[in-house]
Amino acid sequence: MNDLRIVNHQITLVDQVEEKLLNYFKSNNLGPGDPIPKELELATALGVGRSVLREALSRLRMLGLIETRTRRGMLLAEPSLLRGMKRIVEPNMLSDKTLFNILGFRVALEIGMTEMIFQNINKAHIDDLEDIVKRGIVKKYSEYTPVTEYEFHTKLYEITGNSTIMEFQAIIRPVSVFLKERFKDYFLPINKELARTGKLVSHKDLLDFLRKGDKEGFRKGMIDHFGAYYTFLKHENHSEED
Amino acid sequence: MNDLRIVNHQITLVDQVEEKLLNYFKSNNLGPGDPIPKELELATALGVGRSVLREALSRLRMLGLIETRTRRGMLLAEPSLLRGMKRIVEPNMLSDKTLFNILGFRVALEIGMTEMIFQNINKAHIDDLEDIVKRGIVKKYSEYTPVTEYEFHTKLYEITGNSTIMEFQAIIRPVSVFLKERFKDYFLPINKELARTGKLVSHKDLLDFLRKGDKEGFRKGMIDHFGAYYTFLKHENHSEED
DNA sequence: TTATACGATTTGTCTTACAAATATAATTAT
DNA sequence: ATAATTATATTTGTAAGACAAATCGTATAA
Repeated sequence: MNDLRIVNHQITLVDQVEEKLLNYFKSNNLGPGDPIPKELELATALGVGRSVLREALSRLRMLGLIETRTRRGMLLAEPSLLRGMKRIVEPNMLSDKTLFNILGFRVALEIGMTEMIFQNINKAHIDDLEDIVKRGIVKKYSEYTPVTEYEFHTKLYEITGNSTIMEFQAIIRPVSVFLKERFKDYFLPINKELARTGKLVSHKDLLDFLRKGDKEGFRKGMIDHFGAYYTFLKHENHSEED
Repeated sequence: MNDLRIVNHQITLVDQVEEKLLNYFKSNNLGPGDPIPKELELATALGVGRSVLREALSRLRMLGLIETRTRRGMLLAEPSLLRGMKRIVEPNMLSDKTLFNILGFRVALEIGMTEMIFQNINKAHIDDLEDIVKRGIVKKYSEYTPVTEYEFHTKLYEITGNSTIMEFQAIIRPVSVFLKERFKDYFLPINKELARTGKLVSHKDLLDFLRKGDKEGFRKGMIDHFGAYYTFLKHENHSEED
């Protein structure tokens, strides 16, 4: 029955119990708000000790799938999609490959948001962006202050009205910041050159597209705005294939 | 020192220990491959029992952050970004709002991938897509067989060369499938009408853009290909605001 | 009937115990 | 003396028991 033991990298009882719990919820069509049996019942039903059962429950509790109030027992709840991810997005912990992947992910997502942005944008959004851009124009070259850089892009995410996307960007943001700093010798010269030749797409330029309702201009502008990232990722991917 | 107790929704010792462990790894600059102290040391250092410590470790083990081999102790490992998410993307468990958000996320991402696709695409990719498209043209109207529908889009993700994006799409795919089925009364008529008036962008059309190297055509095609989703999401968001 | 107090139940935490696995030390054989 | 084997110790995985804290329900008293 239990020939899982063969596997080398040690599938523990806790792993199995966790999976069985998920299957149990699924096959019984349990969803947010539904109560689940108490610990002792679950433990005996699954034939494991309370400690093992609790370790498995603890995992699901971390994901927000289970809520528990003392004495009243446990309830299923709507889990947080990204709570697990949030804990581990730590540049130190992730390989370069993963960091590059995340950066690529972010760029694709942000450019792909264009349709949604133009579907939802209104005057208040424009005003907010205008304020951010004004406060950002202090440094000479291509660089904004990190805070307005952050605010501008966050606002764009906000305009989509998609809270999952917003949460996602907040989590992966440190990766962009980290890579930009770590590879500044790569990015700074490129952006300076773009600024010198007038090809750099600034936040102000992007805002102008939004104001004019020029969707294609905005999309193109965003792609150019991320130009340095594209060439960076292309280069890094190739250098990894060697 | 520990005034966390004030919070209502019960922050347990396990929650605190989990966070302390993450902080410990971070502040000691520990990363994949580094060994960490044994359970008893950690437990006494944190002033908690082994059971609490183990519940916290179990969570991090689930995310792949910690690997452990009996007797040899525990090592840090590169965590899986999306392993936590994978367990909970279950349409039953998620609210409609979250499901819609995920669908919007997917659409934005897939359209935003255009640049990357055109950066990486080669003859072999085109051939693969051609094969998929050929096998898909069996039904009349706008509908492909689900399997080729899946294969085509998966191939697009694959062309990006970004394994994080690929993993992500594999996880959230059930949501699109689920919504398409659940709201088929909405989607089918729209697609039929588009097909009737010749405005439906098929996989074959998209492939043609790829073959011709027509990036803007492809991007536009993708947007149209997802047209029904956009109007659906727009409609659903508005109806929620009431 | 309402308010208080008591008891029962369930989760949170700690402790102890033991099995399984394996690294290290000790012992034996060549 | 070196290699092979055995024994020992250590560490994680699992189980079980105990108790505190919280709270729900009930019983008792005003």
